[in-house]
Amino acid sequence: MGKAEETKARVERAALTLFVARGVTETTTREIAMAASIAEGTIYRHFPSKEQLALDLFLRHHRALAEALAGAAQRAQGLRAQIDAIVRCYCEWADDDWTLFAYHLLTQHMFLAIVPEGTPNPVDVLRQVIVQAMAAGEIPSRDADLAAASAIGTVMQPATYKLYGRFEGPLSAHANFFAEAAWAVLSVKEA
Amino acid sequence: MGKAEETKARVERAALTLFVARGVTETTTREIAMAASIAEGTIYRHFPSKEQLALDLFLRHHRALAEALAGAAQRAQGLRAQIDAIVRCYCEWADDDWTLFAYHLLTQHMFLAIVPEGTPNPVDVLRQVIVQAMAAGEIPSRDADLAAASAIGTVMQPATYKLYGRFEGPLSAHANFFAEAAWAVLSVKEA
DNA sequence: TGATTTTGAGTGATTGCTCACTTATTTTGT
DNA sequence: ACAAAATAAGTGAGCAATCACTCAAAATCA
Repeated sequence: MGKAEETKARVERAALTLFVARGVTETTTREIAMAASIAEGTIYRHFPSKEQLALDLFLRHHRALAEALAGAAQRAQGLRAQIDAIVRCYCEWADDDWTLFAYHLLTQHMFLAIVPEGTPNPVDVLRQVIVQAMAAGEIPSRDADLAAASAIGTVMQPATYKLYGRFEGPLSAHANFFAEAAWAVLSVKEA
Repeated sequence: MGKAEETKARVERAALTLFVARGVTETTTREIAMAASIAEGTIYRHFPSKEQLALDLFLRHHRALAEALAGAAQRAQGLRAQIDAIVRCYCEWADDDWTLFAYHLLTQHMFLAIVPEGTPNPVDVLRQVIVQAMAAGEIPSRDADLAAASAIGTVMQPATYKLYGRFEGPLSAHANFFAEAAWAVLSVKEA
C-alpha cells in the first residue's frame, strides 16, 4: 500500500470508529484527524467533505455485502441451502469487521434513500431468492417483501441487539439457529 | 388542555416530526419554533434543553409501549395467545402514531444506553413471556435473549422497512402473519 | 531545487441557549 | 365583583461556542 493510500485508509478507519461510537454528525473533523494522527486539512486531500467520506464508507460496504450474499446464494441449490449460505455469509461479514458492519446498520436510515439506482442491495438478494422459491412451490406464496423482511429480521434483530450490548460473542455461533428461524418464517402456511 | 400545556404539546409534535424527517442533531431549535409557531425562547420555558426534549419524547413512548405490551401479554393465556396479543398491540401502537413510533425506532441507539434503571422495557416483556413458556415446556429451551431477538425481528424488520418506504399501509394488516412467524421462530427445534 | 504533501491557525456561517422585556393569566385583597 | 398585585408564559435580538472547510506557509520528497 502506497503512503497516500495508507493515510486514506487510516482516515477511514478513524472516522468509522468515531461514527459508530458517537454518530456521524456528532463526530468532528478535528476528532477524525486526531484519531488518524494527521492534520485536519489532510482529510480534504482524500475526501471532498465529511459527508462524502461517510457516504463512501456506507456505499462500499453496502455494495460489497450485497455481492458477497449474491455469490453465496448462487453457489447453493434450493431455498433451504440458499438461506443457509446467505445467513452464514452475513454472519461472517458481521464478525469479520464488526465496526464496519455496525456502521452500516446504524446509518441505513440516512443513506438508503440516496443509494444510486442499480446498486447491488443485500435485501434484494434474499428477496429474489424468495420470489424464485415461491414460483417453484418450495414455500407458500405471499407478498415477497413482507416475507423477506420478516426472515431478515430473525438475523438482523439479534445483530442489532448485539450492537446495543445485549449479546456477546460472534454472530456466526448462532448461524444455524438463524437459518432455521428464517426458514420457519418463510414456511409459515396460514395468515 | 390549558394554554401552556397546548403550547408544550405543539412543541413536542413539531420536534417529533422534524426529528424523524431530519434527525435530532440536524434539527435546529429555530426550526422547531418555526414549525410550532412560537418563538425560539419559548421552547426553553417548557424544556431545559433540546437534548432533554428529545429524551423525554423517547422515554415517554418507550415506557408507555412497554406497559401496553405487558398488559396485553397478561390478559392472554398460553404463549401462542400471548404472542398474538403482543404482536397485535405493537402493530396498533405503530399504526396509531406512526411518527412517534418511527422516532422511537430511529433513536433507540442513542437513548437505549441512558434509559433509567427499572424503566419498563418492550423487549423484556416478550423475553419474560418466552422464559415462562420455556419453563412450562411450551417451546424448546434455548437462550431467551436470542429467541426473543429473532422473534421480535419478524415484526420489527418489516416495521423498519415500512420506515424506509418499502411498505405502505398499516402494520396491523399483517399482524396475523407476524404472530405466525414469531411463533414459528420460537418453535424451532434444532440448532 | 522544484514539486508535492502536510500542516494548523484562520474564517465565516451556524448553533443552542440566554435574558431583559412584554403580554397573558391567576391570585389576592377589599 | 372588581381592581391591583403577583406569577407565568411568550418574545426575539444577541452571545459565546462550535463547526466544516480553506489556504498560505512549512515540511518532505524526488
